[in-house]
Amino acid sequence: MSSKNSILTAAIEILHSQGAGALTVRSVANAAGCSTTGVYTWFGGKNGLVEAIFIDGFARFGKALVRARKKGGIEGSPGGLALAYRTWALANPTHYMVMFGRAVPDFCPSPDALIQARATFDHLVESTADLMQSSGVSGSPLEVAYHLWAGIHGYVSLELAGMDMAESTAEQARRFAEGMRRLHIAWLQPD
Amino acid sequence: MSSKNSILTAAIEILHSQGAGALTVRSVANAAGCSTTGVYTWFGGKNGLVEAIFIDGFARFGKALVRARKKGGIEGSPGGLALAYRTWALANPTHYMVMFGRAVPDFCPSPDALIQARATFDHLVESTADLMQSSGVSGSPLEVAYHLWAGIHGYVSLELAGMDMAESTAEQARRFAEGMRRLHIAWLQPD
DNA sequence: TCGTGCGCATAACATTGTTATGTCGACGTC
DNA sequence: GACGTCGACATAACAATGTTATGCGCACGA
Repeated sequence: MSSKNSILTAAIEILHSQGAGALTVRSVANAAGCSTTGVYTWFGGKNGLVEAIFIDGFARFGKALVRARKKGGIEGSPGGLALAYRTWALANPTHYMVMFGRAVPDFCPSPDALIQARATFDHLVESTADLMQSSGVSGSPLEVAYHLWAGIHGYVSLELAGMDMAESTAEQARRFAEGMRRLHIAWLQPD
Repeated sequence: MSSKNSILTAAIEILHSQGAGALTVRSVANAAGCSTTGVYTWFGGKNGLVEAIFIDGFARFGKALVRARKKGGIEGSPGGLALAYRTWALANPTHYMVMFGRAVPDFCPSPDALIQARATFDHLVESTADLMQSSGVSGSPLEVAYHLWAGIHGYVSLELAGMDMAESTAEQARRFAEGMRRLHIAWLQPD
């Protein structure tokens, strides 16, 4: 494994196990078995490292969605995709917050990073396009997929912020499922 | 104005004008015209200050929603409330991110702060209950309001994260309005 | 009058991101 | 083979940050 990869994996491991606050150049370098300079030679600084984490997060996230989609059946449907979305986010809350919640101060993804991030969105667009066609729904798949994305992200983001207000996780899961059901009806119902 | 208030207002001013990254104990103390110790005597540390910002944010946010609701007519409807919601969030992005997005590392709102935050949600619940009654929709206003909240927050949060993918702000506003329209139909349509 | 305690400033501390400096080794050139 | 170049890297320093120790002054009650 190259130095660059070992640094990135160490950084992600720290982010997952200890949170964004513990993500320091020194701790990453230490975990990767190199000096702090390594972070600067390979990533240009902490911002570059966080951007790599940002991009890598979307890549992993996208893979999880693709996996769910390839399974077909219920798991491949938009509802299944939404479930996979929430599952990944709840399993990787700190990573999700770096991607969507500005968890690292002064970090702003570059335009290039944002483009790569939005590519993840394509999986949702494709799945939406499939369903629109098979259901005979007209309109722009990109537009509809964005609305679905916003809906899913709303529940997940609120939950990660501690605003779920549910008595149990099961209750919250049920609420999410009900939200997805209505979202599906609202946007993927034949005209 | 007491020292406590001057520190808090200075902190909020810095948060709004320079972002969460510039929110340092020293800069706040300097702007408030006191020493860094003042932050510790009145707030117990940076975490306490951020928690005060968190709570104050929800108070201001709630007031903006109440103002919109009191106007009645379109602005008082859930659609108008959603509009006021988005308007406030876009006008106070850094504050919104402290409230919902973990913009300050290692800050986690206390249970008490979360309770106060959730109180803001009551405005949405009341407005929803009104509309459910007048429309003859059955069910739990709290439950329905949560779904509406998740929907609204999804669009706003995604937009603040730079994931809007719209060519213009007008386009994004139109998309938001369309989302609100469908959300209204999905949850506030008579049975 | 004198203690007591609170608000506050000064100054120090460890930790952070960052940069300057030097070293070592690989690689190409003569 | 000798030598220069350049890139990866460590060490050590720098400024900025959150935090704490120390002490000073003033108000208030005994």
